[in-house]
Amino acid sequence: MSKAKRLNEMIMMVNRKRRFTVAELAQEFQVSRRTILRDLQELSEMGVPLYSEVGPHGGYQVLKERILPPIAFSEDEAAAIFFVLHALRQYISVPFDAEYESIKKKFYLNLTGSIRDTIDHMKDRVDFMTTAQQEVIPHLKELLEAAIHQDVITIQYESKTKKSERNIQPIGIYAQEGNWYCPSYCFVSQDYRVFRCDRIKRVEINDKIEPIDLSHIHLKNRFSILNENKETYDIHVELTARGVERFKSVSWPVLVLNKRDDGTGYVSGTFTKQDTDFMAEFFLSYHKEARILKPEELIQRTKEKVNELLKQYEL
Amino acid sequence: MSKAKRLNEMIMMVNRKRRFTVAELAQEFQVSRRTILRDLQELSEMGVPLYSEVGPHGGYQVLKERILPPIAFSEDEAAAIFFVLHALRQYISVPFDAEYESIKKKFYLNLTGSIRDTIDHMKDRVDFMTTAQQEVIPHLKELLEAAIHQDVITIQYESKTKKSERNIQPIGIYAQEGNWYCPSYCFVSQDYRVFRCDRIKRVEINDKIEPIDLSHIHLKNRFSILNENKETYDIHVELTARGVERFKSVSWPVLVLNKRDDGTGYVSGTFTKQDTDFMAEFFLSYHKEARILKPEELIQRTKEKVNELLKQYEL
DNA sequence: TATAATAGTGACATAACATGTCACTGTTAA
DNA sequence: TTAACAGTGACATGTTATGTCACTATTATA
Repeated sequence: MSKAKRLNEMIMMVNRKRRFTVAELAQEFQVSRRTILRDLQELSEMGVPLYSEVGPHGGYQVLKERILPPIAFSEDEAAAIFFVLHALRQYISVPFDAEYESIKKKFYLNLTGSIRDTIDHMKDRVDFMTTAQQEVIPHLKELLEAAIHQDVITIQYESKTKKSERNIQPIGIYAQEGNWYCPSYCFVSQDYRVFRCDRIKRVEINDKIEPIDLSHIHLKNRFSILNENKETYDIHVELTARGVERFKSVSWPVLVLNKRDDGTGYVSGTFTKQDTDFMAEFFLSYHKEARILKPEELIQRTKEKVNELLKQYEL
Repeated sequence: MSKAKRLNEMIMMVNRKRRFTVAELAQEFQVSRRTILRDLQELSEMGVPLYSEVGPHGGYQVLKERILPPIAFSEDEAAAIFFVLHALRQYISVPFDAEYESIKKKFYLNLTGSIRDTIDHMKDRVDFMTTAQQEVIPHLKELLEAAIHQDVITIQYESKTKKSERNIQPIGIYAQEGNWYCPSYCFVSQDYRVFRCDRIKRVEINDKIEPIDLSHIHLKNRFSILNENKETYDIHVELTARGVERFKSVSWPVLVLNKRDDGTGYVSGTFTKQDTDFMAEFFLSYHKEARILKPEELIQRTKEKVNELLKQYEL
C-alpha cells in the first residue's frame, strides 16, 4: 500500500478507534513501529489532534475536533456548499457559526480566480426574504446533540410569564416561521412538550435521570403518537384555486391538501382542540379563498374573530 | 517542493489558467517536462478533467467541472455541511440536487463509526416545518448563473392568465414563503419585474442583446433604486407586544420594525401603491395585534376587506 | 511542403524519500 | 522491579520520483 493511502486509512482508523497503541497499528498496517511513529507525526502536522501517554495503559488518543481524510470537491460542489451555508444562515440562526467561518476559510485557500468571484457574487445574488431577526440561539447545538444522543438535559426555560427549570429529553429540533422549536419529553410534567429554543436560557446534561426510550419517536412520526390521548377535531376547509396555491407553501404534518382537477381543493385532517384559535386566525387570513365546513367549533371561533375585527375597524 | 505540494498547487494553477502548455508549467515549477507530464497524468487519474491537443496553439485545457485540491475538514465541519444541505433541501427546492448526492457520497466514504451515525440520526432529528411542496424548479440554477454572470436570457413565462416570451437580465434570486423569485430587468416592458421561478418554463442565453449595467444593483439595495419612480405611501402601523413578536419573523426590506421598551412597537417605511391589497390582507391577519394609523388608503382598503369577510361568514 | 510548436513514450541513471532494524532513552502503573 | 508503553538516532536497503535523452506523432502556418 502506498504511503498516501496508508495515511488516509490511518486517519479513518484512529478516528474510529479513539485509543490505540503504536504496536497495534504496526500490526494492522503490516509495517514497522518506526514507520507508524513517523506516520503519526505526519498526521499531527496535518492537523489530526493526537495525544500520547507512556506507560502501561498508555498509548495514543485522538482528541475532539477530529479531522477527516482530505476530500477533493468539484467547483460545483464547492459552490453548492457555499450556497446552502450562506442561504440557510440568512434564513435562520444555525448552530454552526464557527464551522461556517472555518469552512469558508478552507475553501478560499483552495479557490482561485473565476470560481472565487462566482462565490463572492453569489452572496449578493441570493436572498431569503422570510428571514427572522438574526438572533443567535445559544443552546441550539447542545439541544441537537442531546436529541441525537438521546441525553436527558436540565434546562432553564423563560416563557412570557414565568421562569422554570425542567428536566427534558429532546426528540429533535425544527424550524417554523423563523423560530426553532424543540419537542421533548418533559420529566416534570411527565408528558411531551414543545419548547421554543430561544427561550431556553441554560442547558446542562443531566446524567442522573435515566433516559426513556424514544427511539421509535422522531420528528416525522411524533404527531400521530403524541396526539393519541388528546381531544381532536376533524377538519374540512374548501379552498379556491388561489387558496390552493397559497396553502401549498404551508405544510403541517396533520393537515393534508387535496387538489381537484379544476385547481380548487380542500384541506382535511385533524387538529387538537387547543389549536382552534390558531386555525381560526389562519384560515381567516385566507379571506374568500378558504371556506370552513367542519368542525362547527372552528366556524364558531372564526365568527367571534370577525366580530373582534369589526369592533376594531368601527364599521 | 514536495511532490504532494506541487500537485496541489498545480491543481490550483491549471484551474486558474484554463489553458497552458507543458513547457510553461515545467518553467513555473522548476521541474522537467517529463515530470510535468507524469504529474498531469496523475491529476487526470485524480479526476481533474484535462484535455490536450498537439500542434502549434495546442496545449492543455481544463474542462468544466474542475476539481479543487483535497481539503481536510473536521468532523464538526462535515456535520455542519450535512446539516445545512439537508435542512435547506427540506425547506425549499435548491438548484444543487446532483451536487448534494455527490457531496454526500464523498463524505460517506471518509466517515466511519460514530460520526457517521451522528449524521444519519441528524436526518430524523432536524426538520423544517414551513416547507413548501417539494416541486423541483428546473431552471433555478441557470437563473442564478445568469444573475452572477450578468447574462441576458430569453425565458418563456407562464403566469396564471397567459404565456409570454421575454428577454430579461436577472438581478438575483430570492426565496419567500417557499417560492423562488427572480427580480430582473425586462427588455420587453423596459422596466424591472419580479418573476416567480416555477413559472419560468424555458431559459436560453441570449447573446444578441447587450446586457445593461446592473452592477450597482443587487438584492440588498434594489428596492430603493427600483421604487424611485413609483407612487408610494408612508406607512405607520402600531403593534402590540404580541404583534411585535409576530412581525419579527417577517422581514421586508422596505418596512422597518421599531420596538419600544414596553415590548410594543410600530412599523414604518414606504410601500408602493400596487401593494396596498397585500398590505391590507397582511395586517388584517394580525387582528387586534396591529392597528393601522397611516395611510388612509390602506385603512380604507382594510375596511373593505372586513366587509367582504362579513358577507362570507353571514353575521 | 518544410518547419516549428506542441503532446507523448520508453529506457536508464540518479537523486530523493520511505522503510526496516537495532540499540538505545525515558516514563509510569502495577 | 518489571513490563508496557512512547520516542530517537543512525544506518542500510528498498521504493519512488526525477531528469535526460532520443525518439514518435500531430498540426498550424509560413
